[in-house]
Amino acid sequence: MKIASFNINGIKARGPALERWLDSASPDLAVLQEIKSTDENFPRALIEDKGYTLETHGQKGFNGVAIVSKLPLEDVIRGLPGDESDTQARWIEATVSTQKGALRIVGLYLPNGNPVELESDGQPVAGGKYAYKLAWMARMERRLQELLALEMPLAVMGDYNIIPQAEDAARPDAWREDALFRLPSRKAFRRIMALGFTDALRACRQGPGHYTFWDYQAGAFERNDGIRIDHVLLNAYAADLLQDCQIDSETRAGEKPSYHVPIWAELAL
DNA sequence: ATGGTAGCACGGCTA
Repeated sequence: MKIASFNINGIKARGPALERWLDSASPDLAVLQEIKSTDENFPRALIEDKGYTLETHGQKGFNGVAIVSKLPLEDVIRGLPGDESDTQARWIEATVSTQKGALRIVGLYLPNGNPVELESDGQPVAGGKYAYKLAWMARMERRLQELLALEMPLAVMGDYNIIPQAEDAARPDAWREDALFRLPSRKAFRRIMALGFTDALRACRQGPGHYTFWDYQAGAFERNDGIRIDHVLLNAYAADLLQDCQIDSETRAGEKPSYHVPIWAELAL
């Protein structure tokens, strides 16, 4: 089973590019981020006419996540549990099954966190974007503990807005104080990894230079001035099934590309 | 320090 993640940055603008990628990569399942659409306005036919089923968790204008799948999606959960007051659409879960077994999938769009606003004592300003990012990651950690307790293969993938290590940025010094790379962000990510996850792309593609995002500005892609912020995390049951993975960098050179590119992993399932 | 680009939606926020 080929599972993938793609931050499409707007379904209304990305229809043709998304179709080209679905046709060429033919993932069995893909989680999408930044659909920037309500559920009602999502152009479902674009997906369903290819034989994919679709589950969306959208909102107007910003954020929004979805799952497209060739297999039926069961037990769908919309929204990261643990805070009823959070209205941002950044999390969706589902289960897919084959003859070989079942897989729980999480698709996530982790908060960016910029601008970083700090009190004089260095603590994030309450109510600010950076405080929201860290609180969201703590809530995510609690939800993942619940999912790990299911003792079944689990893939948690999406746009994490986290540069895990210096080798995951072309110019790490430019990101030192950024919400994507500053120490508290990386610590929160390491806490999640320490629950027992494998970073699939790092396992398959070791070493520097493997990026998933290039800014639209200043010719970042042409200069390969990128960062690796989209990730596929696998629990131990899923990591045992990992056969291959890749970053589909060529989509960034296509017509009207997203600023992110798709990533995928092949599981023996 | 600024401005560089893009999406949604048509003003200003988000990235």
